[in-house]
Amino acid sequence: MSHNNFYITTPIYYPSGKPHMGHAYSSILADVFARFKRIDNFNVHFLTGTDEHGLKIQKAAEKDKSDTLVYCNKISKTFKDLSVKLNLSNNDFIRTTEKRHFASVNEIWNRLVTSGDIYLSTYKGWYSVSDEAYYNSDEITDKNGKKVSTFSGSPVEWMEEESFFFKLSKWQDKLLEFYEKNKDFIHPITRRNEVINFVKGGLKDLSVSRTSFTWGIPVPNNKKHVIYVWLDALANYLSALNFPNINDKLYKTFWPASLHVIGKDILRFHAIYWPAFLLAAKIEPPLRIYSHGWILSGDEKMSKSKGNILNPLEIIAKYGIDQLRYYLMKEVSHGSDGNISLINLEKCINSDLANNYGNLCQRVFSFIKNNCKSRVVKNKNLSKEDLNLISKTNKLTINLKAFMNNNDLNNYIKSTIEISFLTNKYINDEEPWKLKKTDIDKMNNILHLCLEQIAKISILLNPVIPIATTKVLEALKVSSKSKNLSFIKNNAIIDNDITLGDLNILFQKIN
RNA sequence: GGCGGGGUAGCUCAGUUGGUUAGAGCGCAGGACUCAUAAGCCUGAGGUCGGUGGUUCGAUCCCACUCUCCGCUACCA
Repeated sequence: MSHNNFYITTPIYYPSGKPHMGHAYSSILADVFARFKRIDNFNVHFLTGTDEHGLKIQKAAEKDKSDTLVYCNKISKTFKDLSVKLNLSNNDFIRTTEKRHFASVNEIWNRLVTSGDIYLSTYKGWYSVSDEAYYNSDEITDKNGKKVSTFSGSPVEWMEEESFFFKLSKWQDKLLEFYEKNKDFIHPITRRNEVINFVKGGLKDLSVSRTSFTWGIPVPNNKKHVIYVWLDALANYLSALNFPNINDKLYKTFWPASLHVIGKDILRFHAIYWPAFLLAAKIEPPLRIYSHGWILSGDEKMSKSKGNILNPLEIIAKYGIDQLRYYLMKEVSHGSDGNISLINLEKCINSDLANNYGNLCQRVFSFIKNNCKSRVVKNKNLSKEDLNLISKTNKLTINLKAFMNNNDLNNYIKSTIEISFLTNKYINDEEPWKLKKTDIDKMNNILHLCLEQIAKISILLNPVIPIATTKVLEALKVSSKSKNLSFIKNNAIIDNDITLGDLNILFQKIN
């Protein structure tokens, strides 16, 4: 992959339930990175999709009295719809029930067999039918003479079943070496440390096939077995690039992936299993895994019984997608769990979007419409105050790329909205309304700089709030070509002689 | 239990490689202005920087102990 290509993915979602805020967060996060890279001149490929493998899906379909694939079509669509509602700019949407994915998983499996990393043996352990889970002997207690799971209390029985295993143990040292060589492979650092710690504790071989159900990709040459969900699911990142056709343009351009955005609950699969599978299959591992935290509501995980569920679709319907995107990206702090609430969402919309950025646009556009017939001509040199504003703005933009490269959206947004603060203050200090009758040229210059500032903020916020900023940039006659980071510091995004398009209120205030 | 990360203004957090008055945003109080979505701007109130002890001329920042919260600790994903 050359330096100007950027391949970013969300997890593929498991549609056993309805899309929730966690899905929305992962997707928006990835979308913001994707959009940012695009305005930073990268050739971006952005992938999302659904994982439709396994017993839960199979059972849900039975319960629904549907054919399993028909059922999958239905629930996968809810996620595809969500990606539209979230205004994702994904280039592709992959489903694990697609042909291209079968081909890719088969190839990986065969490569692992050929390399000697997969062998047939027996899986033994305490199995709970109701939990669909195996437990270790230290997770089992005696209750009335019966063995039960310490966690769920459900009865367990000793099971032995034939299973294929992946020689994960063999990759322990190689993984540690890989982490050491690739310091940025796992973000944030605390997650990286956890993973390394875990691997150092020793890796057991991994059971990579199941015989208890059929809804999945069969093991080549042994139809009794279905390939383990993660070996199946992770391969989607390759399938979407038309692997195993390694001469395909997509594959050649975009592999290895630049960034897998995931939630912390699936970190192990991405940070340990995935590179191990790939190294064993002689495929280059991705460059980075970014593991974000959970979205909590009032300090607690959202749950039906607590009645604290915040449904992304309802919030979008009530407040708007730009609003939700901005709030999540600004408030959920980098890498850790984030508490969200409607009260804080409303505060955030009012203070940053309506009162600050939105009102800045409004006051400048209205002023120019009412006093200059929507036309502004820059015709003087910059004043000391102008230069001061520009230099402060440039200072704020210096670190923006670094913030993004560090997956630090919070600081990116804080710095950007700070430009809006500065510009609002500049208008108050310069008082262009007082110059109407005394110095029209100076007034024009001030207004022109305000527009320039608005253009900068709009470009910078475009990855986060694409709808509103696009409206502003259109009204400013900024071409899509100029919608680019490289124009920010030149202070010459808009024309010197500009006639503004109309701009309505961007963000309604919430009372 | 083991390993790791926190505890700083009402809330969310930043910060100090130890050094005179500890910062931001939101919220709150007051003021001047009026182009704007009664938005924006200025000023202010508010913190013994979890607790105790130690090192030091000096610690919120270093060390020890302690209280407390959280994360990870493999086959559900």
